[in-house]
Amino acid sequence: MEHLGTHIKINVNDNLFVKNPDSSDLGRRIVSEGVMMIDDMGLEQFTFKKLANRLETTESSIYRYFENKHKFLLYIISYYWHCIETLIIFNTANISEPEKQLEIVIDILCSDDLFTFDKDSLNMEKLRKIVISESSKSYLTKQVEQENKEGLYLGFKQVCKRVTGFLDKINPAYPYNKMMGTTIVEGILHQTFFSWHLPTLTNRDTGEDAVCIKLFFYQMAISTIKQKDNGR
Amino acid sequence: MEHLGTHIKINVNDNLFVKNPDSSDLGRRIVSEGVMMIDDMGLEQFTFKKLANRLETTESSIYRYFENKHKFLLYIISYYWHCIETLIIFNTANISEPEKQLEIVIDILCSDDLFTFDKDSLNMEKLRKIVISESSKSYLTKQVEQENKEGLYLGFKQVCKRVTGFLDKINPAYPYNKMMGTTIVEGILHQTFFSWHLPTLTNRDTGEDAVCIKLFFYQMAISTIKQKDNGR
DNA sequence: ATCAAATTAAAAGTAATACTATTATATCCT
DNA sequence: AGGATATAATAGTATTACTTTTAATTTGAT
Repeated sequence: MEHLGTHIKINVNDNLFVKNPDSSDLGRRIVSEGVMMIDDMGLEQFTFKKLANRLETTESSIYRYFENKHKFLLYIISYYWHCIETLIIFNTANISEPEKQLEIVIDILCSDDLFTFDKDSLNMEKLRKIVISESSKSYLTKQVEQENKEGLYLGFKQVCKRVTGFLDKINPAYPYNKMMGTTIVEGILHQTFFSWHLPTLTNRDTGEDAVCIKLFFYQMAISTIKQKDNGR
Repeated sequence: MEHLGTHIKINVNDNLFVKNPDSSDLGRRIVSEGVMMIDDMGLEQFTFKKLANRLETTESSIYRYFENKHKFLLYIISYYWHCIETLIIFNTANISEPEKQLEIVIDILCSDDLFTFDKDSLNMEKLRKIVISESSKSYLTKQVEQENKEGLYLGFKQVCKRVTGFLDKINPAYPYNKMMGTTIVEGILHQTFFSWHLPTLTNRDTGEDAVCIKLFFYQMAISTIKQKDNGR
């Protein structure tokens, strides 16, 4: 996976934090250590109290940055998707064939290679593990519609939109490119989770799971949207 | 959707409860009222205390039936999948063409019609809403592998297996039928959730969502697994 | 360099959650 | 009728998810 160096700045929606954690040392430590801890113990076991202890600070200091644990989750997930979108833009920019662009996106979504945006900051491998294991919880809540209005899911939605955009270039006549786009993005996450924890639900190649998941979704997308008469 | 009448008995894994809620009036009321409340207020707001108040009983009486809220969720979701499996078995039994069988399964998974297993008991429409909105949380936890070993996800896994079985009949040579099976089952749930709450992520037909989701997944499955050379 | 403003630390407090435990009463079974 | 089991009533605990207050420290603007 590409290294984009230290010069790329990822901006998430302002509504995701009380005070921008990127504006101070404590803020950045909250985010990076928070990612470690959620990956370690899972979202339900993670608390601001435990994080405060680890950072030798106090709960109330953390509450200065994030309204609550849920917003913290939304923040780091949003950050992840903005990174992914940046990678997509960079890696597909000079490609003319949309099939190739689709392949690159799927490749990015399946990749577990580390890629760094700001030196020493977030551990992207752990962040990806969190996204795979916890991100559904970010919108599976009674407040989805409110949070959607506030733009808290923009990162994810923009990535889905990019995928849908490539599909539209491959076959603008296929009527379900949005559903296909989200099915690819979400499906890759879920199949990856299954390959880790519930392998009887997936097919595994010998060796690396990513290869098989990649191929599956790429062929699925191409076969479906290029098929004459699909979508009636 | 078919009515299977009152004579069908759904059995879930014993590990999902402390005392079988089907064995007493209080137990059945816990389950049926619990379903109502989770649908109303969402899983996070739902507590055994609130349920006890509603039923004019006590928390400790509920703990006699279910170890905790998570196990309660697993129980009702498992119940749902066992119902779905029963419907699949009944409705595909006399069908010879596997394509038609696949269509029927997808139809069942997309249907929001009420179907009743035991009179006056569970509200299946609300249970389906819970499955769509909360079921991912049942396995997105640090204890997945342990709970899987205990058989707590069998209902879901058996439905996936049925779908995969039909795909295998359509094209036994396609190597990713398991992934396709779970992608269909999970994808239908997620796309339905999106159509309800995040509609910019889906395509909507005029009128009913189910029609479009049905068609999308059926065509996707058929196009992909019948395509020569897919899966290398 | 200084003063005000903002930030963090320290400490305490609250309401709710997710349980566990104890005892008493009612019901069911043989 | 006697013993087991189920439920009700009550109380209690540890933890979570915060909020509040005050004091000490840092920062930044003139």
